[in-house]
Amino acid sequence: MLVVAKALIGCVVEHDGVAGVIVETEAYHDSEPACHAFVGVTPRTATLFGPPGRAYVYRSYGIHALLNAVCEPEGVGAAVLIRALQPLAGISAMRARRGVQREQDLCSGPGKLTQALGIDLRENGSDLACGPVRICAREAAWRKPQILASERIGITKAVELPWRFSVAGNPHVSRPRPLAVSPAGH
DNA sequence: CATGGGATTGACT
DNA sequence: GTCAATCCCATGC
Repeated sequence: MLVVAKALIGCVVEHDGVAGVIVETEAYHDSEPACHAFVGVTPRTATLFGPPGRAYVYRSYGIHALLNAVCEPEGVGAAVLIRALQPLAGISAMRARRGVQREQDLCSGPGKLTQALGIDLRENGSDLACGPVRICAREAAWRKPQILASERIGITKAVELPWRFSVAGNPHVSRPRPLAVSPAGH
């Protein structure tokens, strides 16, 4: 799962003709209390315990839809949260949906990028290889991104785990910028 | 059935 | 820096 979180950096997320390159992720696993799957299998977490390669989309704070990629075999509740994208295609559509102009404000947060791509809860459980939301392999220019590991943000439990991964110095990474940072390899 | 708590964002002091 | 918006779902009676 940590390998997937790092491997997704540089991959392309596409929905409805709008796309961006992943520049920030966070990993979650049912063995630690910050993960929704920590409580076991419920109607909400069924997607997390299902087959890998699906989308787990849920509503956060009653307002935002957050996109995850389910990983690990069926029966294990684990996923990678997509936290930020560098806009790649359909940027005018992103601006229209987001209501802001600056490119670095379009997808620099997990709630922002789902709004920019038009992703909502209906995509929960869909196949990321061939569904409405697709994640494709890295492009040549993103073969070896410099990845930093830091602590996850916005959570109250298991805050010490360095399971947030981001592209060093990339302006599309969400706030707050990574603090206690260490290299995470490729 | 009632309650409480978020893997956030944007506006405001 | 503080704070409210808003809804899904897990939990407990």
